[in-house]
Amino acid sequence: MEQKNAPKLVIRRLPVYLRILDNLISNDVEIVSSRELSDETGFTAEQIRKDLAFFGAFGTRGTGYNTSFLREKILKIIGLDEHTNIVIVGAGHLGIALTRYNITKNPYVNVVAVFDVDPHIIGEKIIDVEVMHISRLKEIAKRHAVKVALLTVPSEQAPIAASEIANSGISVILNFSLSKLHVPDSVYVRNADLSIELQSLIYYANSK
Amino acid sequence: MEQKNAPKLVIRRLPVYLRILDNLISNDVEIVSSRELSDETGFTAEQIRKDLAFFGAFGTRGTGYNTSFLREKILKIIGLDEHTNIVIVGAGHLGIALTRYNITKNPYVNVVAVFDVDPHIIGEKIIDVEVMHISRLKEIAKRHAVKVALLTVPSEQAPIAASEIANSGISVILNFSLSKLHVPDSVYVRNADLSIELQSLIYYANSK
DNA sequence: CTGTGTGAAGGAGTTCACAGCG
DNA sequence: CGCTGTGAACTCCTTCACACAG
Repeated sequence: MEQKNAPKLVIRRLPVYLRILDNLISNDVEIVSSRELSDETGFTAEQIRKDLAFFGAFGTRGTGYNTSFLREKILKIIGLDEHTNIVIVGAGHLGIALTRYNITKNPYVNVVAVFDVDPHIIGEKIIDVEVMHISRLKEIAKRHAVKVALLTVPSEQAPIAASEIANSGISVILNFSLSKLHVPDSVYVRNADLSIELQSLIYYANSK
Repeated sequence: MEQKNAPKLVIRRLPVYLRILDNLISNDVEIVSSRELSDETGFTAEQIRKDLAFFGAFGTRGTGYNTSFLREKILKIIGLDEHTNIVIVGAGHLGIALTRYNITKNPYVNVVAVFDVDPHIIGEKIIDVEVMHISRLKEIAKRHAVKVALLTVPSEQAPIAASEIANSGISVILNFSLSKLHVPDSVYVRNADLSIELQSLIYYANSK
């Protein structure tokens, strides 16, 4: 399935297709064309066909794509076909929002636990996920083979939290803090800085 | 200053440079080289020079870039040199997190108000920003010349909220919900779907 | 005759190598 | 001599045009 390394931009679009397929399937739509996917996504139909064709021939000529079949294929490509265990480090508003969001809306990942240092919230539950002290991170990460951590602590605490994460064997961090994280090369960090998103958007708001 | 339309990817990197310059300036660093910016950002030094050179010659050969001068230039390019008024629609955990974050960490934007429909939270304050009923959106947007709205309501309510925003004269929406928003062409929508970010990341987590 | 799959062409963005200026 | 600024080469991605299968 996974051929030579796939184009990064294709990988970023696959979850968009997945989202739409989920919607179509829950509305009992069985077939979708690249043109319809184009209308939903804003990407061109050719691009969508190229993206999918990179991994194989998933469609039927003259007809379109079977929604359930395509969904299964995309799940397998991304690696969401078996549940991915994640943890969230930081039980502030953003951490809580992401926890609830992933529990209720993202069926492909499983939030194993939320970690913090504030004694007032340790032991609480976010829906059915327990908030634990950060000292238990390594134990939990090992037990549940956690691969990904979402880092939502205040920026000042991010470097310490990041080294705890790295030390727990987790290899991928999605960093919502402003800090640059210094971690071993074995850990892959992607920054998801929401104010950078907003600032780049303001450029376009002003050029109207 | 704003020449022909700038490459999108350059615009997305400018706020990253801005963040680093802010840090350097607060540490009284007056000069920075493209090599040092490269170390901080992970982008290549050539790329950084090209990005900046697109808008003009901001550096000094043999020396580097004056941090304050470069900061001013980037602010002007993005349009952050005068404060941008934004609103946040949806006072859930994500809305609160974004409000606090922008108030405390993003000095370039001004959160005018947060809107919701839940009577329990209307009238409350998030730091010093009032939560108001959505019916007041148009009035407030007009009064403060608001250009950008961050949409953080639950997905089911997003379409209605989006039309309220469009109707208030706001022309740019950063959409955190899962819904596809159907708004007039005059309104620019950018989706900031956090679970899509996470799902694409899982692809890389699995290819280790 | 419809809509996928795909080589070829085109365009956008990055890297290279070095000229140019302090 | 150091570091910026920049044409040229290159790589990556997108669009085009059409062959091909149902």
